[in-house]
Amino acid sequence: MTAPTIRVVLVDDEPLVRSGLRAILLADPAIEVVAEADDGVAGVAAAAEHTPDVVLMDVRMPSLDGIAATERILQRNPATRVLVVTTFSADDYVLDALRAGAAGFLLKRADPEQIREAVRVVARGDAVLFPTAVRRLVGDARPQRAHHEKLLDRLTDREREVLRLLAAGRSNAEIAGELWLGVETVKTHVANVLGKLGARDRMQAAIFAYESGFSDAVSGL
Amino acid sequence: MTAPTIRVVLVDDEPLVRSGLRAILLADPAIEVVAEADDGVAGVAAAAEHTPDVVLMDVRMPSLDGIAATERILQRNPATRVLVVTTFSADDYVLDALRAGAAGFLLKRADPEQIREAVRVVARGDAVLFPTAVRRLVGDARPQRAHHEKLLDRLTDREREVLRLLAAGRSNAEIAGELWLGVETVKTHVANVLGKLGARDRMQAAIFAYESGFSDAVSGL
DNA sequence: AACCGGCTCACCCGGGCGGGGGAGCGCTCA
DNA sequence: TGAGCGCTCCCCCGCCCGGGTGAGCCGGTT
Repeated sequence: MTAPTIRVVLVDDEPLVRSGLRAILLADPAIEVVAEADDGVAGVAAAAEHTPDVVLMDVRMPSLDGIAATERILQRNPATRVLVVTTFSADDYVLDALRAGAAGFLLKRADPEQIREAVRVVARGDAVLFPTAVRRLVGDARPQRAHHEKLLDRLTDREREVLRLLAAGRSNAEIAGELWLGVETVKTHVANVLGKLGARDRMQAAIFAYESGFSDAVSGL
Repeated sequence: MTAPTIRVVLVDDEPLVRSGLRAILLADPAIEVVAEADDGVAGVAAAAEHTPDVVLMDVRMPSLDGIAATERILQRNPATRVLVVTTFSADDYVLDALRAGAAGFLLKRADPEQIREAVRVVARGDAVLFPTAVRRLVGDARPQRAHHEKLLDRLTDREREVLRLLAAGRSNAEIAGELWLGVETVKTHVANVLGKLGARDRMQAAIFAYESGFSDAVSGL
């Protein structure tokens, strides 16, 4: 059976971002970019003209922001799936975009394959995508971020597991219970984590986990 | 790097559904079904024994429903991703499942490829899946946030200031230094904050601050 | 065989943290 | 003029946390 191609419209005010997205999506033969727009108004028009399966929509744009544009597109054609593209964490935008009917969120720094997969998921399935990264707050510190990830890489699997629970507010005794370990073992792992991350105490390790995106606030959403 | 196989545990009281899911997942070499269970109790046991990456969990089952089983599984191993399988989508327990920590929802009538894709997506751990039918209910995530804000409102200005520094990883002595206070005063404020937020220790208060959006921005980490 | 790294657990010790009190001060409002 | 509240500071106490050090087990490397 021949899979129908996923028809996509790109809406972003930056040509660089558009061409980047186009190149990434081009790598998947199942995806076809049928139109592009550089602001919200043009995006609504393009969606009306081409009736795409998926719209990749930037949040902040001149003339008409992504939220309002999403609303208008879905008002005209509710079958359209709008993927909101954010540079940083959307935070307050998230709920607004959801209410406007967004099918998911994408970070611009996501891996190409992640982006393609997100498009496929919302196009084919009856699903809404939430990268947990959306809930995280990230400053413009890219190098610092790379540094964070490098430090995280130095952790062993066990240490990462311990860090995950530590950042969830668990005490050493609780971590021991949940991982079926002795408290002393947990203490060793915690000490190693603190040493490798350069954290003074478990609190700073938890903050590190949050800021580097290692820990996400899944509980709320 | 080669992706390790995704280890899956199936929990459903109907053998027909289990064998159907197993057959579908079998088509993906990256997915391996390591165990099956026919009710919640057996599901929790199976999850504890095999520590799978993903658990496909039916909602309504004898002896222990999917929600409670999900809770117990995540309590023991938070790293597990639980995909709740529903016959219909707009049920009330969807929100409960979310609060229990479910990583996503799956409709039994979904396409095989959709099911495999959902497993892959949640296994990677960076996304939460929602059927669009329950998107409306996600708006109800607001009460949770509203609840957070109500608790934050009960804090005095001084307490909020202390919470901000506390969530930045500062010790009581450091907070005292930055606010020109005595350590004992800071301890009092911290104790009040813990009491008002219902937090067990400063770590959980910090997590509260992060998840409620109170601790956005700043923090020179 | 010798070595190394990861995982496990053990003991000692100092310090910060959290809970329990109490107390004085200034402000606002009834 | 009290009552209440917020802010400030104090003491005692128990516990958990973090640092230091050591040790045994196992699997892979040299």
